Amino acid sequence: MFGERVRELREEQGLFLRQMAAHLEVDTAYVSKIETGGRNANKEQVLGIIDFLKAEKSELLTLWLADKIQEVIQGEDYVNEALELVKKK
Amino acid sequence: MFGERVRELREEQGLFLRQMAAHLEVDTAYVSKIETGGRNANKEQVLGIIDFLKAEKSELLTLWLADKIQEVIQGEDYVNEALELVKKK
DNA sequence: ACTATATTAGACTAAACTTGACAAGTTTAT
DNA sequence: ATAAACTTGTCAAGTTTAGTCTAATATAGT
Repeated sequence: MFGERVRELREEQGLFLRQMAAHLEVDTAYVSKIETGGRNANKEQVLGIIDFLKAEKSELLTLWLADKIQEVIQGEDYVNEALELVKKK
Repeated sequence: MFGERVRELREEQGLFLRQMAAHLEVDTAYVSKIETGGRNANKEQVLGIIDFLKAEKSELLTLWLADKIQEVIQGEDYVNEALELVKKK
């Protein structure tokens, strides 16, 4: 979810992984993995990406967090119940 | 959440940590930590606890999963948005 | 107060997982 | 065909986690 959207935004603006990688000060391969879902960006990197893409903070942070939640509920039972419960709190 | 409820259920039945630990084949100290929230039970252990306490599968699994979700959203922004999004999917 | 049993906190360690780089390979566009 | 963009696999170093051990604290009965 997060990675796909980042790619969309990046390509819309004709920017290269190489450039984004430089901005984040990591390897190009690494940024590629973030976009394709093979790695999770940490929060600092997410903020760097938002900055680099001049994207909506709320959009990308929401997607990023949603991915992390997905990861923990992945394949579990009682997901709806748990989500309800969490929202209540 | 999960741990507290386990403790309640265990004490209602007059059972000891020692016994639960034996049932799960782990150290007593470890089970204590699970109940007080200092450690996370893995799924196998949760099932063992449910079995030991003759508890409702749905109740404890829901609480356990809710705790894990809590942990990832802990201190983040856009939690509601992310939860919404996840629920939709 | 003394003893016994239950629970907790801390330190520790082996194993599991993660991070990020590098090198080699593939795709795309010209 | 070649250059640039991207992807994939693998690895060393670093970090986290799981669970044990020991020692401390609490609780209850005598």
